[in-house]
Amino acid sequence: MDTPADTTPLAAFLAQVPQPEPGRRKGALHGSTVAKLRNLIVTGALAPGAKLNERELCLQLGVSRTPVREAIKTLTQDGLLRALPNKSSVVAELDVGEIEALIDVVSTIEGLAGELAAARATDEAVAEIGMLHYRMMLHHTRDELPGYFEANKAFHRRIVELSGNPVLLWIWELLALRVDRARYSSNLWPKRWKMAIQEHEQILAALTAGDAALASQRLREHVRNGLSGLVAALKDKAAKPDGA
Amino acid sequence: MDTPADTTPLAAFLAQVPQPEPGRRKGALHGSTVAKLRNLIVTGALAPGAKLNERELCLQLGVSRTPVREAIKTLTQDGLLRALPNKSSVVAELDVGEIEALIDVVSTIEGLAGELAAARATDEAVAEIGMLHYRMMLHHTRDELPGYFEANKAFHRRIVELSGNPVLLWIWELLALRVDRARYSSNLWPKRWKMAIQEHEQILAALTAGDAALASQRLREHVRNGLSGLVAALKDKAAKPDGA
DNA sequence: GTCGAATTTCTTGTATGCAAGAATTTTTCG
DNA sequence: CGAAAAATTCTTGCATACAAGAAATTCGAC
Repeated sequence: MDTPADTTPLAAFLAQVPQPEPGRRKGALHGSTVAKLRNLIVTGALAPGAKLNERELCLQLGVSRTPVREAIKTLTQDGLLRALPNKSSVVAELDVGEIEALIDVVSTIEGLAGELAAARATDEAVAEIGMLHYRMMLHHTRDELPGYFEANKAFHRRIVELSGNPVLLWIWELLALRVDRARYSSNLWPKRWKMAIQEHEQILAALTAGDAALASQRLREHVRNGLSGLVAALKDKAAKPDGA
Repeated sequence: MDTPADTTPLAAFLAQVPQPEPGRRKGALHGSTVAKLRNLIVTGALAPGAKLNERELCLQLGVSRTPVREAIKTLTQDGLLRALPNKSSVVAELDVGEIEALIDVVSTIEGLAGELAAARATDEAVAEIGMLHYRMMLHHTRDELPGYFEANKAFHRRIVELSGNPVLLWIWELLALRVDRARYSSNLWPKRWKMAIQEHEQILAALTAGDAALASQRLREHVRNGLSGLVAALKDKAAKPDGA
């Protein structure tokens, strides 16, 4: 009855870390600490609701409290942590309601990105995005989940970048953090992969044609489909706590 | 609730010197420091490009470096400051190109807010927003700029809140920071006031009717108009540095 | 034995100390 | 006198010390 998934959650990841890299330069601790802690949260190594003991994190990450506290503040602002006055910060619960809220916002943001990107798409830019698409397909055929994840994200990110709107990119990055967390949480639904790839092709076609309205609409729907599936998976998971 | 009598002699001695607000509680320094510093930046008291000396800010705000540094980090994340490694952070330049980028994003975000809000608008909620509208008109007739500002912002904010989407509200708050800064920078153009009030009335009507599409469109255009005017004013200001 | 209060321990919030890198000034050489 | 180099000063980045508040534990009363 014991879950075999309990083997290497936190300890394994942290085992790599405690030694601060020898050739370390001065201004690098804050950024790297944020990145490490963020990864712990996004990947779920630090479970939702978990209390963060600063001293413990100092030992585990091999730094003093100052960068740890800064990282906690940063991630709190990003919505990954919740701060309680004079008490330990906790990893934000990933509320299904909030992920549903994400659907409207992310689909709208990416829809706007698609609209702007289509209007600015050069052959070179489209080719680059196409490359990311095929990289994703490659990972799909090989059943390589992490690579698929990464390529998928890069595909979307590149479109937002192509929009040429730095504010849009900034917002998208913030939202992507939450989306990623939700993705990791629901062990994803490989059966959606094929559909996602088809939708990406459609998006690519709209970008190639420079059809802003179409690109916008297809991106909106693609995001909506993906996140809706995600929400469904999470609800399913909530209904029956132990899968299979 | 809290007794101002500090029994520890050392604490009492220290309490006299920098004069922190009398009823100071423990976890309040970070928040208030962020708020103060943010105000200095948004209102332009700290000019774009200005270098921030931490020690100086400590004296000015009456706190130690820790909360100041945290505030700097926070505001850097919000995009109000730029951090340079091992050098003083500087107040972010408010690039007109970036404000133009804001137009598309904010109008889209508020358009979405209007769409969702219209679908959820109760009589009570609409009445409350209407009240904010009339408060704004009142300030308009009295030529009270700060009050007008505040009421205008409250009007928009309430609509976003009414959307019932917490993610949307979060994003909106981030964007509003930059919009406010731009507004303060260009000493605004009171001749747009009348138009803004008319547009608010139209928006209010659409919300009252529960017409999501209309509310969305009107909010989008209202925001676009306002920010476009802002950009024009800033460009104008840039052209002739000392306005008569 | 259980509930509750007091004390101890632990944890966070804030201030300060110390070192590395940048800015500035002084000094020295052409 | 000018310019480059060296030393001084200043500023940030990180670590740590100390106090206020929360949690945990012990002790006592019923």
